Amino acid sequence: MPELPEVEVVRRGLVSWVRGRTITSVEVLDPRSLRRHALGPEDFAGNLEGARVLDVVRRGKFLWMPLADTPAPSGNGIPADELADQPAPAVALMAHLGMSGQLLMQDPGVPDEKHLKVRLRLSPADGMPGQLRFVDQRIFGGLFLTTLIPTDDGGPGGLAESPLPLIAEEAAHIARDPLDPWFSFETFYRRLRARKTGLKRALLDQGLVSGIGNIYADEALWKAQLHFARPTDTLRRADALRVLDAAREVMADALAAGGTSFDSLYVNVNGASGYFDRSLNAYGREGLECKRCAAAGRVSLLKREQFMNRSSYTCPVCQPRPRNGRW
DNA sequence: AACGCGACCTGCGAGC
DNA sequence: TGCTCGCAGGTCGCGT
Repeated sequence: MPELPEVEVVRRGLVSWVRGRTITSVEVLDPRSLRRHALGPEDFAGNLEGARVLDVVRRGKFLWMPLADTPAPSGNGIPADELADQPAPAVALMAHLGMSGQLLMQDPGVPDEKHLKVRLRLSPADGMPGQLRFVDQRIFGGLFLTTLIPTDDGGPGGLAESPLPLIAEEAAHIARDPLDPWFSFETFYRRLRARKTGLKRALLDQGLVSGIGNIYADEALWKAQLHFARPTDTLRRADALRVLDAAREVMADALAAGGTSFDSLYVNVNGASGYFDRSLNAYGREGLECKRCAAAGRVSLLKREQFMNRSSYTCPVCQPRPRNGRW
């Protein structure tokens, strides 16, 4: 489940099921899902078994679970003496869902999913499923252990139940997302103007603003009536604010709808799909009428074009292609 | 710094 | 029926 709203749906589900529970055993069915854990599956499992999940934190599309009681807090190749100076909790289980990753809570009796990659058994809890499963068809996502380091702005590392000014090391290069109260539009706008690139590329750059992927980039651009190739270095403040607000609104609406899913690949921790796909105005609507144009009494059909080697959907009438760098 | 491209993967539907 | 092709919500790292 890739973009911010889908990942947040997973985070919220996860919090209610795993917070405070202990990981009793780890089963790695496909080591490729641990590609980013440099020390390998044995180290991964050895460090997780016996650990207690303190929280579930999200920044952009990254999710992590700060841990207590890790038997040998080695992190991901970080020497133990370096960790000794860190405030506890210093170790976290990191997850990125990539294109097709799922985190599912399941009872032990439920047959393994076809693409089950990692199984975490959890300490028993009343009425709660006993397993947290990582399922991933395309294996672009993965799990790994990481260390927590202080944030550079003193704010919380991400959205959490008990926010701490710590961030998973591998997520530290990611900017805050538009739904984060600590997100700074001023910083975003200053850095945006300093770039010489197309607006959509900037929106997809997780180092500039995180959480936005191909769907919500197109939706935000449609809503703000801006073209994906609009140069960033001449973008007016009002335009930047409009597209950022649009991204915020569309992602908040998607979150309220449980996320966007076109198929069973994108589900919450209980396996249920969101329904925001019915509210999409641009993404996937090639050849269909632009709803805004229709409301204004004119007919315009959305078109699909390649941009950055992926599909982009625009209305040729209300999102005109820039001509000379200003428009 | 920016950009294009390939790599990493599996599966689905369309078209022949 | 089976084959190939293009496509899919993401990120990383390499060249130029």
